[in-house]
Amino acid sequence: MKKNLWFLTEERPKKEVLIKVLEKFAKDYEFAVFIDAIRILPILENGKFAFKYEVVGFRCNNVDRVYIKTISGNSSAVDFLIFYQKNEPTLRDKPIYAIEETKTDDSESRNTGVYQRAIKFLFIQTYYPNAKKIMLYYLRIDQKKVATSTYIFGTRLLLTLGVEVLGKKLDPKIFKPFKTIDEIIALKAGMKNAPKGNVPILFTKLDKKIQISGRLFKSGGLSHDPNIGALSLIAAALRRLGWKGEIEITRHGLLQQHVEGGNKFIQIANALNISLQGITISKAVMHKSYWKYDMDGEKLGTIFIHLVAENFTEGYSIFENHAGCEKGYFITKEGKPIALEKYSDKRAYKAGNKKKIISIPDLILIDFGRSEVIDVEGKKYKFRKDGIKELRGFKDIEDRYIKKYYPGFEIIRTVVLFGGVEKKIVELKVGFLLNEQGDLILGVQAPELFKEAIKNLLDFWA
DNA sequence: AAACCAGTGGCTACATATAA
DNA sequence: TTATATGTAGCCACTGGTTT
Repeated sequence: MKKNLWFLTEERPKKEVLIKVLEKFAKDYEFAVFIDAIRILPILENGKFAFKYEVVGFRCNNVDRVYIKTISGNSSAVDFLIFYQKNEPTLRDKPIYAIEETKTDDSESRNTGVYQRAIKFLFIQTYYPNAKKIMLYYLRIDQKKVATSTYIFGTRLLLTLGVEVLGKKLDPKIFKPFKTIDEIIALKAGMKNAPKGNVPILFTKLDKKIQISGRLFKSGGLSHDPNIGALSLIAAALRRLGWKGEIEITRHGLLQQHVEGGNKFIQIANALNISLQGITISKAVMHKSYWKYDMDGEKLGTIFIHLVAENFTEGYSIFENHAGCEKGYFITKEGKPIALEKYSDKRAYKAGNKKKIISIPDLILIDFGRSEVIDVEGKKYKFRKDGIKELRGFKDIEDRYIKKYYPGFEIIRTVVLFGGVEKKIVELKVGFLLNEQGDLILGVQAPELFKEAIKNLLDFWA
């Protein structure tokens, strides 16, 4: 009986990522795989979306089908969980891969390129210790020629925990797991000092205690993401290399009242037995389950329309921001990605004029045939009025980018909704609704691209 | 100029408080 | 009782100031 591959993800599945993972899977399992042109098809049952996508356009004798489903994590969860089994994964099943993806190279940010999300691999370790942990770089810029010390330090810590790095070329002579605790301490001690006024990450090794200095306080609480990642990563590596004594964080900047919540760092501190100088850490337990199928988020709607448009019409996305904070690029006619400015007038914004920020849609689609650009704002059904209101704010991005790079195109603004049980749309500004039963509902004034996409999808399954 | 760490920004989800 | 407002946690990426 052939098995299926299941991609469970919090984001929009990207073809480039799917291909990388398929190749990695084939290599690890020594399967032959032939990848043609990947296509992602929403699966319909009785004309309704089954909240499941199928990936086609490749061949592998050991894989029957490849499915994608949208999930959301309960704690600090990785971006993709991959299962290799016949049936749809449940919480009792074990993934073969846990993959965290980033677009950040260390030339852009040391903090986010390596430290910030390391904690995710510590969480996955406690839930699924046998899943292969992968840090996947999906760089849109050239990789930095010479790696920074911080990047080398952080990556070697990840390697020490058994994390594999994909999508980057790493010199195996430099990037290797640490073998001893002293090696970790020595490498950090040899790095450049932190600027004055900052709290440096430094080790003090005593007989029965290793102290690590590092700031954890940020904006009123324990929320300094990069250092939460860095310090828990270091502690995990020390434990992995056999340190049984105390691990104490110093100069963290926290007061007792800041640690009462049991946030992700406190959970990991419990699991790894980390202490905070001068503070008692409360008992905190991790969430019972690592993930759940997402049947709630607005992204279900925008991801659906995005994939239908791209796979069933000639249209495609020139900008996307499904996750709200994901790094987004605007794609020009020539296919060149450009980073968007955040403010129309930065000085005025910093001075307090919050209107000077450039509002961005969740998705921008291009319809070359009809010379239309479609700004899409995604919302949950019950918040549809907010979505309609937000459509008014897209003048800046249209003036600065769309009109400049796509002159002569008509710009359409529309709202895409997910949720509810309604079977019709009243509001003219709503172009498409995917309700929670999987009904596909077009608005009266839906963009032609939407109509074409849904028609082709229905025809495909008819 | 490169590289260090701190801080900011914008979004969602969720829990709780307050108003209708 | 229900709808709306508010606050916190979390997510991911980028910017800023300072030192080397």
